[in-house]
Amino acid sequence: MATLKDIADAAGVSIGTVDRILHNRGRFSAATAEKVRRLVDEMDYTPNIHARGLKKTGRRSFAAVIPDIEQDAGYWRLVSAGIERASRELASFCEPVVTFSYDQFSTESCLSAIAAAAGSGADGLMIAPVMPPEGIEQLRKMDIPFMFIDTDVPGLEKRLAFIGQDSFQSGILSGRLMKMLTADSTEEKSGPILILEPEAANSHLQSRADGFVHFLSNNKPELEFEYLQVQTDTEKDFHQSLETFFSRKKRLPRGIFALNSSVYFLASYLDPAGQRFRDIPIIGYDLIEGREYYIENETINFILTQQPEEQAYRGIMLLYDTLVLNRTVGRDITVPLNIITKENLHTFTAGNKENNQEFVYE
Amino acid sequence: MATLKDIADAAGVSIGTVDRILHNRGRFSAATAEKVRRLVDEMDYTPNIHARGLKKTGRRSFAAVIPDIEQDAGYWRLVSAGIERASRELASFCEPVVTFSYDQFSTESCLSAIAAAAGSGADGLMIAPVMPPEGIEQLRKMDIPFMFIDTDVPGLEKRLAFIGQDSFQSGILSGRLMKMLTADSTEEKSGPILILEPEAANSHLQSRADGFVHFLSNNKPELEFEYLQVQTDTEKDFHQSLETFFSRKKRLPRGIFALNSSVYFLASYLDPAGQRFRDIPIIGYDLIEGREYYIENETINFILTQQPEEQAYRGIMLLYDTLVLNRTVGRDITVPLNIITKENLHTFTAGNKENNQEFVYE
DNA sequence: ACCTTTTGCGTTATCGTTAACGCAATTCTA
DNA sequence: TAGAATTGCGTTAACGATAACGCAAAAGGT
Repeated sequence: MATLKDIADAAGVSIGTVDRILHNRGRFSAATAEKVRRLVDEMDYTPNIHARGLKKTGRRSFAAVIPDIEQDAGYWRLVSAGIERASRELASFCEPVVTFSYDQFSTESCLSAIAAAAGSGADGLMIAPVMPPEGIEQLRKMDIPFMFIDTDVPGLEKRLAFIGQDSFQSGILSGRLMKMLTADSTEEKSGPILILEPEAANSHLQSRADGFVHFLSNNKPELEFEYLQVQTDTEKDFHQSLETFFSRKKRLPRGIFALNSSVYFLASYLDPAGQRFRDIPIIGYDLIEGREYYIENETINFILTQQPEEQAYRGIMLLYDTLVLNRTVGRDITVPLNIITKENLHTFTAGNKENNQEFVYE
Repeated sequence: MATLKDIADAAGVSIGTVDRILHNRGRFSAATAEKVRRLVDEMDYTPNIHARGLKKTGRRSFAAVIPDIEQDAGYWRLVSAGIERASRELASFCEPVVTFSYDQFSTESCLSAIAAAAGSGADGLMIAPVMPPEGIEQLRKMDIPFMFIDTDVPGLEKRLAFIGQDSFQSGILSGRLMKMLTADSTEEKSGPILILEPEAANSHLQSRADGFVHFLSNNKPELEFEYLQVQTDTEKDFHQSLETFFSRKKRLPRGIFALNSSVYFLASYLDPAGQRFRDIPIIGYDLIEGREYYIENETINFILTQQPEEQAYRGIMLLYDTLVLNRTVGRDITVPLNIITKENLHTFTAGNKENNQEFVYE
């Protein structure tokens, strides 16, 4: 590998000059610059990441802004785990990542968390914004760079990237799976497809629902849909919402689509009820630790997920790559939409063990 | 973050001593050792990965042993791409990874490729072994560490890890999907499930078939199975095999399961034929660049994949982590079994853009 | 013509870890 | 007990990139 010194020798100048040229910090002649840049190209020079990282050790710090860890049935706990993992891995060369959490049902809370994070001295922010348009102005005024996970806010100058999923498309995918699950027309099942809408659903969840309905109305027009607003604050509230609903209904739904991880609350309601709800196809979102049981016993047929742990991990790593190592990062990563069912469940949960890396000395 | 110097100061010794103790390379007293180790624990010392990497720059080299890049309809090309990506990323601190390829239908060829790789001066090997039991002895005698991808050979002293999928389980998953795809019993479809077996199928592919049949005979006992041996050397040979088969048959198969990426050859045979083969559910393996068309137009209903590019990338990185950075790595990573269908296809292919990272200078 | 900037470049200390080297003090050997 | 070997430790030069600093020579200003 060519080093700065190799380039310098080849160009007949010192490493200081080469460095100044590559970083464009003045004090060099156009002629030398041209020669150096040509040599950098020819000799295929790539900065040594370790040398760069070493020099910049311990000077940067990042902060994350996400909803409260208890909200969304544990979804944000996974995000938090990803942040933790990245933080540990970067421990040698960054301050620990500080997380600012907020109440996802309050725009004000979100904005003040962002303000707090921005004022914390961090060099970069990872934000999961549940952000109505009015909030944008505050972001526009911020002077530190940030990236978004989960939900995007495009068109901001300091925005580095977005890592998230295509919500509408994920709804479409759910629709496809639901079509398959309801293909069995031997039994007489005529109920509607039930869509469980968390209260205060964000545009995200709305897109999922839209994609779902869009696919099915095009591909299985005979289906009817019914929306049910549910309380997702606690498991008990959620069960209450369902109890009310099912006690009024004579017809069982033909299938149920839960827009987020509240699908596990649904499962914990239906599963103990036994025979009555057996065979209702259920599709929902997110793999929550400790809730795998309901996938294993097929109460839940399909879970879709964007691997939030991984997503958050990569968000922090992106900040590091961009701000510390000065890599340019391809913007707007669309994360894979994973389909999880009983048979591949364990390949998504067991894999986490791989990260139990420890340093050894020799 | 605590550094070696912090530990040394706290212990009242020099960094040289601390280093010798942590690396266990003699010349220290038991008392000092105990004190230092206690302090390392207390002060939560973690070696700075960049400093370590910098010091060890450019000394290690790795080699990969995989089947010929043209075999398996492009599968190994993906593996190769993953190796390349890792190699690029490690360029600052390792020699470029050298790949030794072999003919997957010849054990001898495989063993001699391994021998060549082992003799190439590499410090570690990543091997994709298509390896009958007799070959194992040669591996046992090797004196450099190695890891396996794709297929495992357990019980060897120098074996560092295995990264691959659970083949049987992936067959089970295929079975589940096939059950769903054949749930629609309105039309009279009574043909058997056709399983396409590549000639010289390894134990890997056999397990997939076994899992598939296992699931379906338990969960849909009325299904019949029919195995068809196919030539997978070239697309033309493959089409020939199919032509012979279909010209003899009056009944169309109820579904087709291809054990590997030859599913695309199947698709290129069936798709132009138009109406006749429409609506036969097809499940196969691996996402091959340039062949996505057949998933998009739903000739192929489901593709399963273990993301071979990612798998190979992580294999090389594992060698680096283990042998250069002295991290211990959790053994035997089971990679996620991804289910790909028209609706999430693009999230698996577009994601590669994210890796177009380039260095910038300031 | 003299003084001040600016330009163009080289030199150097630094980041934390590694491992070779050196040097006493102690222990062992003949 | 002299000489050799071993033990316990400190010192130091890398690894490559970065950026502060210094210093000539050239350009600009009066």
